[in-house]
Amino acid sequence: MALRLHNSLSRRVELFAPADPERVTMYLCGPTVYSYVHIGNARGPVVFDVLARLLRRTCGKLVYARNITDVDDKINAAALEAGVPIAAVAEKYAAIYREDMAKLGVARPDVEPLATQHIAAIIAMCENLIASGHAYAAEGHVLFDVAKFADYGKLSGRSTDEMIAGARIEVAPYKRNPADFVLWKPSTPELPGWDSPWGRGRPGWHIECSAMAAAHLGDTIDIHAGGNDLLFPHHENEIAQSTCAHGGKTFARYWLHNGMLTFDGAKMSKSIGNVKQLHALLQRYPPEALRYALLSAHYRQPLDWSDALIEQSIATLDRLYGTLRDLSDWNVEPAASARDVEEALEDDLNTPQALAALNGLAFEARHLLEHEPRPMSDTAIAELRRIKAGLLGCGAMLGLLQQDPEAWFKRGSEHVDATRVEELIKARRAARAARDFARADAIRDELAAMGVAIEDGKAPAGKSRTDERIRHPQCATGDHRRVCLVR
RNA sequence: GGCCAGGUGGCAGAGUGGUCAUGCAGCGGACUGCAAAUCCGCGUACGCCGGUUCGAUUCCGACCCUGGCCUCCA
Repeated sequence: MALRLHNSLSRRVELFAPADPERVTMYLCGPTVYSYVHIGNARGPVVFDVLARLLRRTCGKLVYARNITDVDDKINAAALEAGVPIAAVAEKYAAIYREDMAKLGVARPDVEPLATQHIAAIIAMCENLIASGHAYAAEGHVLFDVAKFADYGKLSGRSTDEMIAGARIEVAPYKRNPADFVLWKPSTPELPGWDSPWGRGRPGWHIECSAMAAAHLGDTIDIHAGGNDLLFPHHENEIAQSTCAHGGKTFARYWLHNGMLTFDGAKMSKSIGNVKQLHALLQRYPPEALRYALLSAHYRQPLDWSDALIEQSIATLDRLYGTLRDLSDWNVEPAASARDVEEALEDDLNTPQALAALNGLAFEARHLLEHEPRPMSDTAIAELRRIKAGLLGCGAMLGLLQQDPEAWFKRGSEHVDATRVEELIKARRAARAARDFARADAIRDELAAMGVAIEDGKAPAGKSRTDERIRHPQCATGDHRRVCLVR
């Protein structure tokens, strides 16, 4: 393996060498479960799912943790408003999150820690930091003393002076330094809280990740990933807490940051209101198309989300699955390795290039199917089998093309009135026989509006191409017609 | 204001010091039915101005523009 990854710490692409090749560790900042997430929130999970797949293929063992933040001011507010305990809010949205991630083909991480189950570890970490002089307690709060950590600002490239000068937040009076951040804060009686040496309170956001990463992955982890909007202050603070709590040990060796999804040219975010809810999109579009769209740009670049992007992804997948369907006569084992796709992914997860390679394979297959004389030679058949295995193998690396082609084309077909479809197909057939093509086309359009696509087979006479590949799925009742349900 | 990314053909989006991304859309052609699907072919794309070079979209410098972070945020 020669995996190269962009490390935000050095701001360059580096060769990835895990500290222990037999146990690679990766942490991704997960969601705060107070509401539905938007499609932008899915980019990191999807992209780093591809990385996890790659690491699992090439390393001895991967331990991948993605946390769930289940205590937070936003959850508290939502729970207070609904008049339910925070756990009710958190559990509801965590369940939806897991379900939606599964639909996107995101494999469950090995560990999915909850912040509320690590309160003791968080308190211990605070005590540890106070004891070592890196943090202090003040008015029920525990604050990290940034002046005590010389490397503070190293990841984000900021100096503490700048941060003080540029601070836009109101400085709390109990802070020694304006840049000091909260590790623990007091809770009022109506808010959730846990007893601590500093009174009843709750953890600050940043320390949750530090505590959970340490609990499940160790003091030093190989890869820490997240959105680039978390680079400062969240990740900077994680480094400060973890490094100081672990006697100066490196916290994360490689920092990976994905770019933001934009919509109408601006970062998709709830505060602006330009969000597309993942849950809603999943009900409207094939989940795999959303995944394809998320992988269509390099993960560090911004990606502008639009309906056109989704439609384009659907069209491309139609073509890819169409190719696989045309190859369905051959059963093959997915290729263990598809070199050009693997190489693209090893080059800092160049998914656009990997997708290009995938499309290239599909093209090869269609080209052969179109031009090979029939009956096909053994060489040609062997080639097609190789291509199919490659498509399935590459697809597996990207989390694409893993369903049965018929399933892809029949998506949403459960809402279609099959009897009506049969009638229309027969009527269209009659119209074609009578050479009333205007009517035949009108019926095809009507079927298309219902989500049913018809592809006629090729004329059997004369040509080298034959109709041996034509399928007759549920709605088709004969001869040279291929009928499939789409959407 | 500080820090950091980026400006590629109608759109999305890779990449490279000197043939080719890829996808979607479009346009010709084949096949069909004047359709769909598929195949074949097509488009002188790299923000602007200088510099280095035999040669720059790719390297260097200036400029213009866009986005992100600096506050919760994937």
